[in-house]
Amino acid sequence: MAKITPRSQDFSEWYLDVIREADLADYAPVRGCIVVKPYGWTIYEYMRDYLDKRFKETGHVNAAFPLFIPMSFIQKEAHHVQGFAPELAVVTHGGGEQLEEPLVVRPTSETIVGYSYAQWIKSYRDLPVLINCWNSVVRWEKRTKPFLRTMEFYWQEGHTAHATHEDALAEVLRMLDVYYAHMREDCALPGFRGRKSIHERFAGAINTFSVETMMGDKRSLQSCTSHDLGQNFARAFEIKYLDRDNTEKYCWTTSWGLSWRLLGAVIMVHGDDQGLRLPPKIAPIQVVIVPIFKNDTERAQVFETAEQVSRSLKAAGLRVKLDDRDETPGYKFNDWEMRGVPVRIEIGPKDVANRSVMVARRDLPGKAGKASVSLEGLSEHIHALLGEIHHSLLKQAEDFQNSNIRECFSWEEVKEAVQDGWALAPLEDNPANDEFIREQLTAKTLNFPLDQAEGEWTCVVSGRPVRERALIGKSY
RNA sequence: CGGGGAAUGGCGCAGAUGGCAGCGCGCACGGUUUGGGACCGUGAGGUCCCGGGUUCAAGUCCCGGUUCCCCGACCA
Repeated sequence: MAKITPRSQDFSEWYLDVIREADLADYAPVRGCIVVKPYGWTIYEYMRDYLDKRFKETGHVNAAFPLFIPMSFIQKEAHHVQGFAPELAVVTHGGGEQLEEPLVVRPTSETIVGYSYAQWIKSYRDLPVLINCWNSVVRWEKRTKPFLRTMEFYWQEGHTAHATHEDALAEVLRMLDVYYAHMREDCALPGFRGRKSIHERFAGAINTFSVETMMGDKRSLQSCTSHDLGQNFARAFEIKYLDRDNTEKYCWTTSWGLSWRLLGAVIMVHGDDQGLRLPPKIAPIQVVIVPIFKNDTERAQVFETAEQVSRSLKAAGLRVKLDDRDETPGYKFNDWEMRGVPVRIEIGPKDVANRSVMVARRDLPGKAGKASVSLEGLSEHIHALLGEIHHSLLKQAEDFQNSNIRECFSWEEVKEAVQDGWALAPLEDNPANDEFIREQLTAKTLNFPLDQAEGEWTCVVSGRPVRERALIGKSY
């Protein structure tokens, strides 16, 4: 019997149980690191492939940069080194000898990319440079959790260089939208695009944007980031180009990243007491077929239909598994629900006789999600159903998110709202205010949503007049 | 890195006062079963987290360390 702690009882235990029982990942023998098992990695691969396609569609190409970065590179940008120093893994020895200059295991690649860009970019004709990298990075984290915060994590990091700040900023926002679309359309995850507060900015950026998503326990997960690096790294690494007017100018650079943390969001947003619920587009198995029979005669009949259904669904481009294991149907139902398979097809003697099958959808529990469907046009039906499940998951998540955010206009209201959700409140973007929020509420400024009504308010912390509101809540 | 909890078979756990390392699930084999986690029988599987110490004897007591979980500080 699988052991999944009820989500309402202990969210954290539930999360870890799901990861174990759904075969997503194991702990590694190294502190803070995980082994991603095939089922978990396959989900990540689908996420990666969808995202990669979107990068290509927006004109980006992939490349690879070294894992090792000379210590001096990290130190070239003042804020950057200050921000990352506490979490660097440093290689001091190689080949049995002490290194002359220590090498940092990349915590992110702005610096070593900057080095190359300085060589590659000579003229305005070389711009923009739009490159993405799929790699892993290492940050010496104090407190880790599978997928959400591991010492080594897989992600992509985009690095671009532009002639003007206007172009760079457009790129930063374009990629934020790419992430947003990926989350909604591929992962059925809602969220809020917004600008991070000055306090929460990436080390070395002049502006950071994020998508903040509400998890099932009402805490926020920063799902991705997109940074306007201004000319900070261009100056540090001499990334310059000769403009039309024959004068040398510094480039404007950007960087943006999304990690396997988003898989953690998929688990925490969609999962339920039965286990994982996967959005169809990233589900390794979209449809599982469970045959039901009492004897060899029935078995033969049922399998004939089941195999036929399997073939036709596969031909229709669906990822299908016919579960022919020697287990009871009930066991298989629970097993696949735990693994989050969006659609289950049950085929028994009655269905064979009726030339129909029972179709159960993972997003609706029990009988509510179960219906008899004719073999005629089954592929089309399932195809449409998967789309419906996607929208249903997105809607459930979005409704949950929206119903747990309160508009607040006073500190008292914020204080109360943050006990059990998020506050949307007028806030002055001042690190002192962020600090106050953290100390008083153990919550933080998530971001200043980009899509917000204009208005004039009074900051809930400082009391000064402000023109925008921030999302405030507890976060991962 | 501070405070709290934990570590015994793949998973979940039990092992007062030190005295043969156990249970449920899972796994293997055989049989009966199969429309919401079937059952019977047989069997395999253990450096009791690691290293020291006390003792005739340590899963159990003492010291040191590691890892995991929770709450903070720090972060994608």
